Amino acid sequence: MEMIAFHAAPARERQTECKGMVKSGAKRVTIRDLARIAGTSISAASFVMNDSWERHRISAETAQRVRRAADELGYRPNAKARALRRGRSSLAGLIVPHHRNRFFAGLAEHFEAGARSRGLVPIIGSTQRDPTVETRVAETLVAQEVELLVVAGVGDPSRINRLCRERGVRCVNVDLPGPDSFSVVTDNRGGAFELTRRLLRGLPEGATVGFLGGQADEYATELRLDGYRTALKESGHLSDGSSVLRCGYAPQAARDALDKLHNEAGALPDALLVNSITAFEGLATYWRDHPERFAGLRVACFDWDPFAACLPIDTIMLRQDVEGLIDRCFEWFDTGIDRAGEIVMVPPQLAIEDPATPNTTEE
Amino acid sequence: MEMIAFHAAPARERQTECKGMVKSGAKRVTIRDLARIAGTSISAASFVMNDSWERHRISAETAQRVRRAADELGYRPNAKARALRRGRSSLAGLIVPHHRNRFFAGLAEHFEAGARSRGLVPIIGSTQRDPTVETRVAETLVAQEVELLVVAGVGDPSRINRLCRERGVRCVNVDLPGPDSFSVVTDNRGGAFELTRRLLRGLPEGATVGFLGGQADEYATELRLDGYRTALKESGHLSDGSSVLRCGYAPQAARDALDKLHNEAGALPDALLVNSITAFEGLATYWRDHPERFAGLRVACFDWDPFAACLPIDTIMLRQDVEGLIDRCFEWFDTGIDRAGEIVMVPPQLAIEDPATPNTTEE
DNA sequence: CTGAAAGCGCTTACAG
DNA sequence: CTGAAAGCGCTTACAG
Repeated sequence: MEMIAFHAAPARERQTECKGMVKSGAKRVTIRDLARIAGTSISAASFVMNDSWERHRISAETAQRVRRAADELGYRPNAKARALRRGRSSLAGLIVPHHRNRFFAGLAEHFEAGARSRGLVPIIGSTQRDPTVETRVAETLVAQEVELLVVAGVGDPSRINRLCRERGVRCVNVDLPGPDSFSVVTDNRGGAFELTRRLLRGLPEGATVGFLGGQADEYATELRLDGYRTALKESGHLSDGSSVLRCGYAPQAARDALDKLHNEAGALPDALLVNSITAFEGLATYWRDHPERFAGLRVACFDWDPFAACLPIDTIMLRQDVEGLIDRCFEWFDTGIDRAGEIVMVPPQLAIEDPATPNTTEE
Repeated sequence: MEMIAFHAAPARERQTECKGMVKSGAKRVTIRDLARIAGTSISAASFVMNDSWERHRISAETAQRVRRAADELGYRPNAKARALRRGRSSLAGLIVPHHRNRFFAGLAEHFEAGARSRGLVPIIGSTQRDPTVETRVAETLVAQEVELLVVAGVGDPSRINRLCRERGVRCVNVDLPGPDSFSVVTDNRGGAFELTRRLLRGLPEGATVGFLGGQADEYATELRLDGYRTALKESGHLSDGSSVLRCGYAPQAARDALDKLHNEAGALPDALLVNSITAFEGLATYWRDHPERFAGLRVACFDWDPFAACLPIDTIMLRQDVEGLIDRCFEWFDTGIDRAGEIVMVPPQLAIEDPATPNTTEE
């Protein structure tokens, strides 16, 4: 795929005169102004703005005056000052590698919803799976004094977990268990086991089944591999180490691994368990360029994407329960209990083709 | 597509005893502690932490002591207090409808990089295209006193623009021009024109070309429609209003619109310009279920997705220049000039198939 | 019922 | 070279 810039457009559609530097001051409206205009004390104004005026027995008439003045002035409390004073930031952080697949995008969107429903402002940081960025993002979020930090898809969660512990930030890991933090995980072993079992249905004795993607020694990958091997063993297949390709998460790496496997063995295996949607992306482009090599190949993928599900490759996909994963994180947060080292498991779901209910997502 | 939960997994893998409530206090380390341990004044400690100690002629030895103490204590400045004092939040906000397509995910990721490289903490809010959420997210970001707000994919940017103006927040719109804000836009007309021209190549006289997706009266949609119509006219095709289907952004709606068109006309048009990747998602599932209806159909899409690009549908895709769009936003921010009402245009790129450079994205 | 005051954790002119 | 002090904009016991 080559990108060609084509249309040398005029740089500007409309040109208005330069309006000069923005006045950054803009005379910020503070609670002091609000009190002055409303003719009340600052505390009264504060009580009204925080809806605690009844508890403080402010008269309804005073409250009314304050609200009217606030409307008039366009007054909005300064979130930082409030956070500083109260010792709570009302911020909730999420760390993900990136946004560009359905799993992490789904985590992000559901996280935002959960945070907002609790009156927290969601802050999402993506790290590109770069350890330097991971550290930097974590430190930034901690410096913002987030009240909750959800960590997904980082290389080394334990450093982040310790940082949080030091600073009193409540931290939960998604699919990254560790001793210093509570964790919510997908049922990786069970999911891979089930996918592999379905892959084997109807395959002849002695059929070969490969495993593509993921990182050796990584929590999720190893469990999925275990599920895959267990299913093979159970059905009498010999697990074949040579077709376990833990090539990482890059599409290109998965593509290269497939090509190498094909060239060495003379053919692709009869079936393939793909460990991530990014590896599946490499497989998809490989299929596009060499469809003949996929004749009869059955594929299962430990992740889901709506376009991938439309490809004419014989594929079953598994959808991780993004909502469930995030909900468990917030439930843990809500209880206020530490539970370091504990793991809660969320079963994934199989995405089964059914023409009656088309495979779309609402926008 | 039906989701089936399958593996009733045990709820917990490991059970440790409840560790009780987290001590939320955790004795936060402040600059006061730092100064005490280092044996300096608070201001000296502050100067050292802000790397302005040389300007203030703090001795190198003192600076060293402070740094050592900071390490020892794990001291990190409280971002809120600093922001409050300095009158700058070091926060940069981005509003997008969601993360789950490559365009918005790309905007988000590039925005994060740009913000970080300027020492700003990125905060991204997604709105699900819900006006209530749009308002709420904008108000939240403004209450956080973000120094920059980039707005993309909202229904009514002008309310947000005005809110920002009132509060002195610098605001820039992406593909949403308005009088109250500077805007960066894709060359929608030019992109659609070029896509349509390529679509027409080799098509017979009198071939029909449809337009699918987007919202009537919406800025980007109308410009793309204009480019499409101009290209049709130029090549002697009559623009046919009945096959302009501005059915919104939901995949299902696009699918339904296609089906309706097919049933009424007895066939799909010879070619189709698809206005968004979400509409293309509806088309993809429709293709999956009725591939025979796509025989000979040529498709062009005003957006790109790696899996979509692998589908065996005769498709050319356009990739908006996400990096360019975001870069222009930050450049505008950097200059500090208002430029309300001005528009800067960024040309998109065509994604041309080329087997030599496979269509992948790095992970 | 209301107001004056302390203080959250910083930064930064200012005075030594 | 260093320190005491003011103040960012709030909230909240506390005293009237």
